[in-house]
Amino acid sequence: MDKRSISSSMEDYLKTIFELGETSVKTQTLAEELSVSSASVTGMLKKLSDLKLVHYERYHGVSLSKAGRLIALETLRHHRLIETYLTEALGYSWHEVHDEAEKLEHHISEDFEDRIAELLGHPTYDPHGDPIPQRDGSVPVSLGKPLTEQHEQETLVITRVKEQKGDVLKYLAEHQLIPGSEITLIQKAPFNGPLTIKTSRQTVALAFELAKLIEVERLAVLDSSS
Amino acid sequence: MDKRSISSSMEDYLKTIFELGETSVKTQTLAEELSVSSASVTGMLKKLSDLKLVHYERYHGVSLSKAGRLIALETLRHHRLIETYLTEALGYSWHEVHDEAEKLEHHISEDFEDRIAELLGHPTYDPHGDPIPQRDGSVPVSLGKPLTEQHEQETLVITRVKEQKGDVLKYLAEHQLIPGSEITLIQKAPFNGPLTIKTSRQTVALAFELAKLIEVERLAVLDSSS
DNA sequence: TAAAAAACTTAGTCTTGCTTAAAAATAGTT
DNA sequence: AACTATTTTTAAGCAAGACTAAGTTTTTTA
Ligand SMILES: [Mn+2]
Ligand SMILES: [Mn+2]
Ligand SMILES: [Mn+2]
Ligand SMILES: [Mn+2]
Repeated sequence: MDKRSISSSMEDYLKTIFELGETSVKTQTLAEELSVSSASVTGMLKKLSDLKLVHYERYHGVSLSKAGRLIALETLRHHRLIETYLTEALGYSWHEVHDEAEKLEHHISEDFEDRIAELLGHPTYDPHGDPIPQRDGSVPVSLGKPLTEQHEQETLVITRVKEQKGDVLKYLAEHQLIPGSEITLIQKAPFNGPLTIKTSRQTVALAFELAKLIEVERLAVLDSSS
Repeated sequence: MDKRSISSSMEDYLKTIFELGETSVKTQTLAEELSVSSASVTGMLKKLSDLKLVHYERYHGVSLSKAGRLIALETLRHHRLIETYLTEALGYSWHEVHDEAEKLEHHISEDFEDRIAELLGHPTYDPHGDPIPQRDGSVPVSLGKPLTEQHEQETLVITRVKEQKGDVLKYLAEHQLIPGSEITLIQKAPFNGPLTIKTSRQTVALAFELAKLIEVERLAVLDSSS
């Protein structure tokens, strides 16, 4: 319960479990995501379990407890608010914010959090379209669906880009593939092949795996609701 | 030499040695300032000495090496830029910034440092009047002298308040005793007794020890130089 | 100047978070 | 169902940075 006894490391574990897990998360998956050994993960899971922050059954994966979920959301809120702030207030590009936020998320005070949230007008989405958990623990909904699930010839708006790597994000931004951009899906090659997309400026081909990370909404839906 | 191998703890030790020491700093002084045991200090000094960041002679105190001084200045620059930024950009009061800066100073990137410095117009003093070390390692001069060394009836401008404690700073601010304020030294009680000061709004009595932490310049000097 | 006091260092532990290597459990395959 | 491959856990240990208790060195004082 005492927030002050949660280390940066624990926060990263809880946040990562949240991000990975609709359902229960496997040791190895966590290990890869956090770049530590499986043995390290097992050790940390035991500790988090003792603190009642996760439900952990040996050999069968983890999931977050109520208390653990709150800490995960709090950390994620810090991360995404910081990303938004760095972009809006300090002129960072969206591909530069992740690493800075990954460190700062553990070290800002609640006061700092409140101040930048206020200054940004209590934003609900970060520069990548990721929902920013709110102070009450609620998480804004994401209505978008992966670009790979859309039909050809559809005109779409990008709502979210689920990618962290700076170089990929930089590439996408150079081609206007950022939240808010309007695009048309020209062609989907069969057998999970590349997708051809028309942006306001040009036509781009995207690998299936990358396109899967881009979430979009149908333009018509947006228009009728506004 | 490799900045990446310097821990937060080391940065705090180096910064504190810099702040305490014109000359060599004693183990116990450091221990008190950092709120750790003397044994911990000895242990860390040995490590810093191995890394050539300090000159350390057993039983005879430490001082910074060239390399150690650079790290101390870098950390202090972070600290004071952050304090300034929190005040100017996020609306913090000057008594709230220290604790936040104490943590963040170790976790911001050089890019972040540059961006806030730029945004603030490359400031030379922080909200307390402390000089902000510059990127090239130079430190702006402080011309002020302690209030306790001034003559009665002198009209003065506060240039610096060398106090960290939030409650004291809050009190001082409530009485306009902040850098930039014009004051008159009405009376100095003998035997290091309290000082009576007139501000723009009222007359205040300050304990000698507190007044010693307030640095001022003579108003005439300021006028002639402007 | 020698004893007492104060300051400092050494020695031995603890905690946190990580590692590798070995053992155990689960999952997959014939 | 038994054997093998994979995953996970246990065991042992390292590095930081802190602590307490005990031993040294320096400083003070009588
Ligand atoms: Mn992190
Ligand atoms: Mn994001
Ligand atoms: Mn610090
Ligand atoms: Mn300051």
